Amino acid sequence: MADSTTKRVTSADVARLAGVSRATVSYVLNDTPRQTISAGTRDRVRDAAAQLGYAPSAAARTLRTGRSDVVLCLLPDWPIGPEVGSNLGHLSTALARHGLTLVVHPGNREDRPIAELWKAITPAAVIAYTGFSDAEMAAMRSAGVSLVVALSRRDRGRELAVPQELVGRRQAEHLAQAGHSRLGYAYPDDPRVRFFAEPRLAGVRGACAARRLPTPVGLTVPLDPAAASEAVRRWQATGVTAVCAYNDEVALAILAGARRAGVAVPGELAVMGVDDIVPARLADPPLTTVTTDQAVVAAHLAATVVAAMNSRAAPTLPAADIVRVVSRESA
Amino acid sequence: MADSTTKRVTSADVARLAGVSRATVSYVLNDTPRQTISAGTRDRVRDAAAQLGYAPSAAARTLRTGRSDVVLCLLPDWPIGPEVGSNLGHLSTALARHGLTLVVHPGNREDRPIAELWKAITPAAVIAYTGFSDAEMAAMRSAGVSLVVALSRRDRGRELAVPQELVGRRQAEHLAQAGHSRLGYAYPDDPRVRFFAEPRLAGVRGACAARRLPTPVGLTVPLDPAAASEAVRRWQATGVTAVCAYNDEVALAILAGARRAGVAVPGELAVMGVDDIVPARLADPPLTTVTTDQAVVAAHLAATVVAAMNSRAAPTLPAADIVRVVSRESA
DNA sequence: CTGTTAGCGCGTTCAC
DNA sequence: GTGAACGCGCTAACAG
Repeated sequence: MADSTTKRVTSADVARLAGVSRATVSYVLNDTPRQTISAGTRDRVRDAAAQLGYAPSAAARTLRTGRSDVVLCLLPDWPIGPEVGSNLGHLSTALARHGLTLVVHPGNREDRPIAELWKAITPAAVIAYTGFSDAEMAAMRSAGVSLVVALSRRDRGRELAVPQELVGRRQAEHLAQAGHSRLGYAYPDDPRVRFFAEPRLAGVRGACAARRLPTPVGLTVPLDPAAASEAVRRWQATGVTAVCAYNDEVALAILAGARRAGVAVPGELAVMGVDDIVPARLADPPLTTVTTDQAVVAAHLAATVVAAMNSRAAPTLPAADIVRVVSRESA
Repeated sequence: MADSTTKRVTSADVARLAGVSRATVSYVLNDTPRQTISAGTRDRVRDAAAQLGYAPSAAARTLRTGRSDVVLCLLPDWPIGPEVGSNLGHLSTALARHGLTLVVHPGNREDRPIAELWKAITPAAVIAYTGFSDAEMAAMRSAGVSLVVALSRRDRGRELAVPQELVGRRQAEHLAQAGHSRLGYAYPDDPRVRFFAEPRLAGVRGACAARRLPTPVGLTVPLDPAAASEAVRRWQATGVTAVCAYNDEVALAILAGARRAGVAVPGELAVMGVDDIVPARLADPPLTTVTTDQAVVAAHLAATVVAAMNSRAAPTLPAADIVRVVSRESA
């Protein structure tokens, strides 16, 4: 059993207990290739390590190798929804399977220039929601960060944008199949999330074009019943019968706006969200929405990171059934 | 301007450029007390550092001092809401003001035993939503973690529970002032969040007792309209006219259940949530809820961490106006 | 006062 | 399988 009350256990302690040198401990514990070590010794070392509750110091390891096994995820400074939470959970699990530790930094960039952050942490990879400038990318690369990934459009090097277009496309397809031809698109009010909204709208547009439907009419919908009812009225005036919302919150706002405007959902206006947050299924009417299979995306992200660390090519995302429609009553 | 394309800049580089020794660089950059260094030299060093874009290696510094300036926050394995996100944002900002970096780890404890995590990271402090066992606490302490804080009830050493009772109390007070006397309490379905639910219920109970009202009748409310309507019926049968929900999602479920059961809100049943999530104000009727001033709590948490690192006494949380009722139509 | 020299902390890895 | 040097910043001891 591990002795919990002692000072930090170092590899020297393990070496002493196992009766070997520190080098040997390192070789055994890291399964170093082309170092032949007898099975007996290996066992003694491993036992000793277990007995002492040895965990190598990340600091020392990082110092020596110049690279830590930490993957840094920079959260955007705009309000994040609950999807992000589960997202990160999945990602953490997926990375852990590869021996990597996910660490998330929620700070606005104001707190501390992000440069300081990665110079300090020396992460193996950096994943960010927002894009980096080319200068930032270059700086990070040359500082030893093996992979820089942006989840938004602007990622130059590695392509990795979560299939946002796909999200929009699924929405439009669902609505088109239900017989709607004049679609609306509901933009979020916050300009900071345009990064995500744009590709989704592009997906909707693409689907419309493919089916020779008119271009969707986009409106910005604040998360406020009064303002939303105004948008609803304008859509009605344009002959729009169904709208794709940027996400569930915006969709909920439209529901509230429709209620206020006396417009029946889905009778007079069908509404679709994105994310399938809990309130979506509790809404009136229950909201039809679209979800992304987080586990698959997370696994892919993890695989991409691992590939980059070994400078191998990035895997391709199995785009198949990642985005699914959750059909309820609003559309 | 910083040269972005070079290999990592070390203190030796700065020393060379400034024409001093590495020790001097360290003294200057850390404002080491009882080391007097001429203004001129200080400037040269600082200029050199700025010019090179020098940022000390966290690894080396941690290795040497045995303690990093990272504060590790362990997320619970139960689904986290959006409040948590803003929570962490505030906390990060507050800690940054003290030169500390917040880092969040979302993994379920299954991924990787948490012991490995902090043995590896050597954080200055660990903040967790769930409690630790006494053994875990002891182990962390002796490994150099200066503060272990649990946001739930069980925190032995440092008292720091976010004022959950206060949340419940405010709910009950608001309802009582509105003339309700028979209150209900809506438990979340997920047993993992009982940690948070219990103290809130205790707050409700306390407020009721103080006003000689009957004990609130607690029911578990799944996040599902059908199940929720069943709960609503049972409350009605018991003469309950107002219910405090564990959080907004549960409250939304009650709203959906009431709709289904044909019970008018707030006419026949008043409902209050907690958190003021966006869907709350978009609900039908708009949800009356209770919010906590995250910025204040975050600042307090940060102050507590800093105090502990300097082994000073923890500050007391200004419990005054931290919890506020957001009055809308559901109660 | 001002600033330098030297060794530590801990895991990794090359040469013997 | 081992000895020893290395990576980088901190700080006690010490010299102008």
